[in-house]
Amino acid sequence: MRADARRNYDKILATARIVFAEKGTDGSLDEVAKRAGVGAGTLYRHFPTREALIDALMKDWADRVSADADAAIATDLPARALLLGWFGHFVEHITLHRGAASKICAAMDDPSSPMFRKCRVMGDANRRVVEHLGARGELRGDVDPANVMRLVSGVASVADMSPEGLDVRPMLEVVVDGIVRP
Amino acid sequence: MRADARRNYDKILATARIVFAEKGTDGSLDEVAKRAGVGAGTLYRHFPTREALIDALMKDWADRVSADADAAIATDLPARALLLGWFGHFVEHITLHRGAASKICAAMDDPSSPMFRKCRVMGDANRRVVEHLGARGELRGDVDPANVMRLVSGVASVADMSPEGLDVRPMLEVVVDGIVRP
DNA sequence: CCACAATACGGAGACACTCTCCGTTTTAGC
DNA sequence: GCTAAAACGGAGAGTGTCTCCGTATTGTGG
Repeated sequence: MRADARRNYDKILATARIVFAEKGTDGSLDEVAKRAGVGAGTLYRHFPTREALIDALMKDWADRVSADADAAIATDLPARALLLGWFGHFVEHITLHRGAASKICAAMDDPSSPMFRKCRVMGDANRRVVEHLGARGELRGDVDPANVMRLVSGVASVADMSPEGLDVRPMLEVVVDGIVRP
Repeated sequence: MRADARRNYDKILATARIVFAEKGTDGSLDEVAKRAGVGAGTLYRHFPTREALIDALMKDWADRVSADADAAIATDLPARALLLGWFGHFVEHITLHRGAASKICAAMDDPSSPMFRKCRVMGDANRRVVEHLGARGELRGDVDPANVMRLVSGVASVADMSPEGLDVRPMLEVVVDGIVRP
């Protein structure tokens, strides 16, 4: 990668972070380009779609989620507390930028999305947690990790759409209670 | 209302139903106008915002949801079956048009939305069901109807975003299990 | 160190969508 | 029928996405 290309790439990413924080992930890409001091062409060459840009913004996001999952497993807490912590982190991560949660939800089932791969990493992380607890016999018999992930993503989406910081904890508690063996 | 106004109003609504079914609720409003054979001005005079149009499309939606709630209560089924049925209907209703679920989620907390009033009707319907079962002592002690509605709306959003007909039943089962007394 | 291919830049402009404004047409009551 | 009020429609301004290609920058082999 040429020096000027790298420079612009980084500048665009940094600016996108700011603009998306201000106006959500639907903010104008032209504005990102303008504020980054590059032409629209440059932005679109580096990031052909909005999704590609969001994906780049979340470069190590999937890895952080994955690490959180392993940390949760390592705590060896009882299922309920462990899941509450894990789901809480999960929601926090995917609602980092307003509007991101629903984009992630959509990418989960869309192999053509640049985020699809990261969603798989996230899905695997969730599966590890769920199966760990399943192996310990603390969950109901018929828990499908994929559905759990969808459900928690749904909670994240709702939280993302409600005007200000909605407390997701009570919703996560319901989900957790629906999963752990009574 | 003048005859020509009424005619156009109905024509726009009918066309919107078609266009939204084809392209989701984000379809072009100009296309709706064009295909309805009216000018853009006419469309925007009748429906100042996209939300107003969607809201009009769902004219008696809130009433149907409300009726479903009362029907569910009348069945006198055990809590689990009753809630599964009610939630299922609920999700079906708000995912009638692709993209509608998330608009409804957003409207739930936005008093300035034309859909806000209908969301309240829907929220009341849900509260009736939840409190009915609560009174029968079949639910956990700390169930907040508002959060239940958010949660189920989240399920609907996720279903709406996933490419094709995702089976929401397993997710609803988790929610129900998280609500009914174990 | 410099020439020159390869690479990247940038912004004008085509296209799409939203929404308004106002001259023209339609309606309904008298 | 006449006329005032109501409604129409589409041109056009504003905004955003995305492409194309003439111009500028880079780094490498001589």
